[in-house]
Amino acid sequence: MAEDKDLFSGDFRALAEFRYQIRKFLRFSEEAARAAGLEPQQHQLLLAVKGMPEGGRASIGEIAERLQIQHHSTVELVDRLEQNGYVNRKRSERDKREVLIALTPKAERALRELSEHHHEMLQTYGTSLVASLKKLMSSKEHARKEKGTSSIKSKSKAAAAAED
Amino acid sequence: MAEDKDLFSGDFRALAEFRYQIRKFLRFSEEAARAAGLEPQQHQLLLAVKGMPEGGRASIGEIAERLQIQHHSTVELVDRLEQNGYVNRKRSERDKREVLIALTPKAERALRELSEHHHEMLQTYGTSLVASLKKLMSSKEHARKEKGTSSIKSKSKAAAAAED
DNA sequence: GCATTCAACATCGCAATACGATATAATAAG
DNA sequence: CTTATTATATCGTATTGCGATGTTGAATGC
Repeated sequence: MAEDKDLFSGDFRALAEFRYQIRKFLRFSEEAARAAGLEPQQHQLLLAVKGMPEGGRASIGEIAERLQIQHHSTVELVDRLEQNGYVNRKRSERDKREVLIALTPKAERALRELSEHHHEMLQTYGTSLVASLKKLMSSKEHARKEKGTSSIKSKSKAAAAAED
Repeated sequence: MAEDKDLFSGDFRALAEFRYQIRKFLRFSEEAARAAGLEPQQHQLLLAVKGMPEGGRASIGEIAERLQIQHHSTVELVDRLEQNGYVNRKRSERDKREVLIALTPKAERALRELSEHHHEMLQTYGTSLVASLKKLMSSKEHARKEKGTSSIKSKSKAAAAAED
């Protein structure tokens, strides 16, 4: 794994470009959520509950896995959502340690509205997101195999940017 | 924009699944950054500077655009990075309002290390990320046009994503 | 020139997010 | 029954990010 120590500026550029595309996508989603009166992560939690995979139970732990955060971060999110009337807690019968999260009609409404914005957004950003990701993946493989056939020529631009 | 009010559970599930894949990707990146002694967003700022596109100057404003955050959030990130010796501020000669950010050797080292982890990560997550995004995009269009003929074709999603 | 307007960066206060450490309750293991 | 494990909750703290406001330099109008 510590085999190819050489990353060219083109690699960083492709990576940065990909992250930029992701951020634009996420940014759009965040703004849409805020416009609907929800904080971004609270929206994501609602979506995780609504879009729980087949057979999944909307427990704190499952949601934490889906959001890729710690359980206690999930607890806090649920606290705020419950306070604002988006979800209800309900202890599981099967296992009284578990707490299951149910969406209120208010949450369903918000989700529907926001998911339609996502329709439009994906038409807009989806293609370039796929493009930058694929370019990144192929450029990585490229740098791995034959290091430096095409990306070293543009050495002067970083320096040109550095000096002002 | 309020034309198709019907979102099926499959749509939410596809959307949630896509966000899950994104989160796993980002999570990996976040953990790698922390393991290297950097906070996630600080890592992203360094990458944005390093991977600035052709002709871009690493000013506060430009970086803010690339990270899709407000200027003053960028200022705070730079404050912390400067305190920890990852970047230096330098006022631009051309426009003395601008502040240009330069990476220290320490930052270059961290970036190189982290970007190699990204190599491996993309080999692992890239394919499924593309797959879930493509499935999402097609399912959205699908739901829009002919609502109801559910995604039977989804068997070949991996193959469809794999081909370039 | 000089005043006004605009742009880039910085500062302040605050809320959301997320983490580590720790606590409590229910289940499982021995 | 005692211990260990699991699921959720609480506490304290740091990062992140926003709105509002301040400061300095540049651009525009007169």
